[in-house]
Amino acid sequence: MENFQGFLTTSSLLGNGEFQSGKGLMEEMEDGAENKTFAGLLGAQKKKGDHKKIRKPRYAFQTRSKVDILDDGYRWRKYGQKAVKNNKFPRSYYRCTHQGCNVKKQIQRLTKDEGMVVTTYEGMHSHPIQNSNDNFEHILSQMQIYTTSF
DNA sequence: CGTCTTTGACCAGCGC
DNA sequence: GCGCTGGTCAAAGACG
Repeated sequence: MENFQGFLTTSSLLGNGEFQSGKGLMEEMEDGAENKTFAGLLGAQKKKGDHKKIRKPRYAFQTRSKVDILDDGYRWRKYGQKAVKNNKFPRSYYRCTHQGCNVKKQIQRLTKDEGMVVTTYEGMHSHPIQNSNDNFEHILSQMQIYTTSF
């Protein structure tokens, strides 16, 4: 989880105060009781005959942001986009382009709050951040958009 | 020229 | 067994 620190740092910068820390972010979704919004929709895991519960570690982030593309420092490649029934906004599927790093992430916007963006991470990064200070400027621009909107 | 986005099709799991 | 739904693939285009 230490690899998430990079993202967390960024998120702290982005969402200092906006970050919704209601009932624990980055919680492992095993029993989708309250997280029906996520677990109920994404709970369809494939387990062929294996009685073992192969629960993939998933981490859901709820962030208030105008932009759904929160650059956490990794390179993401979009590989799909689907519309969900509960949400009128489509959900975007991203994947880390690093070799051997099969970290997936999906971004979904809530119908209730247009400014609410749910980012669900799946897997952990096993490589350093590719980004440098160059792209940090981009993050800064996002922050500015953020501040402006407020 | 290389990389990434877009978009429809395809596939697998689940409910009925 | 069939149809629906969520998740992924892959070809083509856009963009620097």
